[in-house]
Amino acid sequence: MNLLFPKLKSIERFPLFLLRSYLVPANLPQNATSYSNLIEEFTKFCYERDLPRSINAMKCLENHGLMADSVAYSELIKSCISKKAIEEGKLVHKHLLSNGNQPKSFLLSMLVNMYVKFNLLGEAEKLFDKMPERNVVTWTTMISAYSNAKIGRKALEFLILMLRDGVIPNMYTFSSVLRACDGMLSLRQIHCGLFKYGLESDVFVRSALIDVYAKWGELDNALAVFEEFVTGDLVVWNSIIGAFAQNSDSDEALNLFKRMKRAGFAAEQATLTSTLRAVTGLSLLELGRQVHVHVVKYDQDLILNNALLDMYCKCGGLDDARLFFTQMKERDVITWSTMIIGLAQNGFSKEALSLFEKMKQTGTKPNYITIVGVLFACSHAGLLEEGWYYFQSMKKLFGVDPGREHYGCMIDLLGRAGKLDDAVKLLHEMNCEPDVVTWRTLLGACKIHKNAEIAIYSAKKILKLEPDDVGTYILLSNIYENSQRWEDAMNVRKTMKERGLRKEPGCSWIEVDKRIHAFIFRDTSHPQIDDIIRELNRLVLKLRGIGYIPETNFILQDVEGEQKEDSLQYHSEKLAIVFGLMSLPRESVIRIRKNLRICGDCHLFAKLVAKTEKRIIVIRDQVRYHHFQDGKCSCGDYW
DNA sequence: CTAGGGTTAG
Repeated sequence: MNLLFPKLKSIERFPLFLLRSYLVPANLPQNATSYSNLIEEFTKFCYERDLPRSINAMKCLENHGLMADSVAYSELIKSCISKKAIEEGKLVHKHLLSNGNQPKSFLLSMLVNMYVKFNLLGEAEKLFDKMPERNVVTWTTMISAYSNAKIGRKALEFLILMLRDGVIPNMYTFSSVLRACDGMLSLRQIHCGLFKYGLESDVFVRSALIDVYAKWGELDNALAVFEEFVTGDLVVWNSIIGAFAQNSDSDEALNLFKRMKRAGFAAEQATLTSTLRAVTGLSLLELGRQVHVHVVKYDQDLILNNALLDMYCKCGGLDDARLFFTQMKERDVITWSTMIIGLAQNGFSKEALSLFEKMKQTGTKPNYITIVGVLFACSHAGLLEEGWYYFQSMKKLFGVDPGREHYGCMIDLLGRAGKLDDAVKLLHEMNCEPDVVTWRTLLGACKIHKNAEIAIYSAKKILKLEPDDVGTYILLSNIYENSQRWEDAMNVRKTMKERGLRKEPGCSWIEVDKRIHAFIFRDTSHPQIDDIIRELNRLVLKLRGIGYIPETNFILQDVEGEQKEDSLQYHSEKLAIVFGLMSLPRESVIRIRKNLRICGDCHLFAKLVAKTEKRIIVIRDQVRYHHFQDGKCSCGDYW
């Protein structure tokens, strides 16, 4: 009887009752009383996702030249993928091709996908090339693989090959290939393709489109895609909110968040994470606390908790941040890095470094960004020796090559110590091209140590890279004027005029009673502006009594370029400080956020106010934090 | 069988 089936390679879809009656038990493995039982066993194990037993049974099948139904194999492949069982997956592949079998094409597609999930792109490609027929799923699997592996060129190439093959792309194809776009040209072409195939309203496609436009900084286009249809999908909302939050348009991100809630959607993890980022960008501590209430529901979400921790760090709520950090049940590199950087930026460098030691003890491996934070802490505290130690041994200790940001910290550290020549030397030794931020760091050191020559040198480099940087033009022209190089100064002003550049007005804001009060230089629209100015004048008079002299000559410091004493007096941060004094209870901290760098005079003013009025003032300017307390600032007068 | 959103940086 066994001879009836000697050449039978595949018994899929063969009625089992027939097998039962014809098969003769021979050489049977354990746990199976006949071939049919063996196949049934195998199938059962596959459906139960019992990987070890399935593989054993599969080996028995192979020994007997038998095959089961394709559906069983698809379950088996899924098991291998979910358990990341690479060796077992390869065995399944071998089994499916054993005895010259030609598996169903969907099984081959699944195998391709399996190799992709195992990060064995080469294997996937080999199998893909050998396939007798490729459908949209097979092509999409490969395209998605290349997109994920950030080999965008290959993904786009495969889309073209697929179209040439006459295969019609679907929404899966598009949402994969969109992420592979390498610029506006390919993105626009793909976007057109969406209309051609009538896929422009698919929510997966739309969220991918929004993300990609946002990635290339095209927020208008991202918003246009978003507004095209009324959105009933939370992920699309999350995409558009994230788009603005990640591109530092926090205002718009918060507006969209409000719109989403009004439209009746409940914020969940990704929504809240983006919203917190927007809140952080605007330094709105009280609003952040309100968001915290919603986060409690997802207190096991690490990403969200990290965003919340960062919010407390960057909004001046450092005590809240410390408390929250100690209470966190789970911490990853980002958690530690966020806290280290938060401490360092707020002027607690020693604490940041000891936290770094603690982090190493817990076995969390520091990454590139952690070390930026550590070096930043060193530079902030003037720890020249420690900084050099970490900088020189980071490769050996943590396996991280020093990058632009690490050099930046070291240039800052040397610059702060007055070793400007060493800083320049290090800048030229960098293993990568210095960027604007690197040059600005050097320029910052020049401002403190009043080195006009290197300042001009770095300013020119900055303007070459960023020809619209108003602050640097003004600074450069001020330096020239101060050195009586009138013609050079005039040329700088002329260039500015030609480029149509105007100084961005200084703007400071403060949260009082859940409202944000913004003060813009020379703007008098605040309802209490008269009271504020009266109080400010009174305060200046009082401070003059104890020796305050408005500093009018910040040639190298005042990037706003205001030289006159009366203009200085009404800088936006001064108005915000006075308003804070007037409207916040005595015990509360005055937290202010400014769009530009704080000027030297306002810095001095804040220190003295903190002393005479016995208040803590925290000002976060464009890049740095200033905690004013008892006549001193956490930045140590270096910024 | 193939596709979507979130966290740390000088």
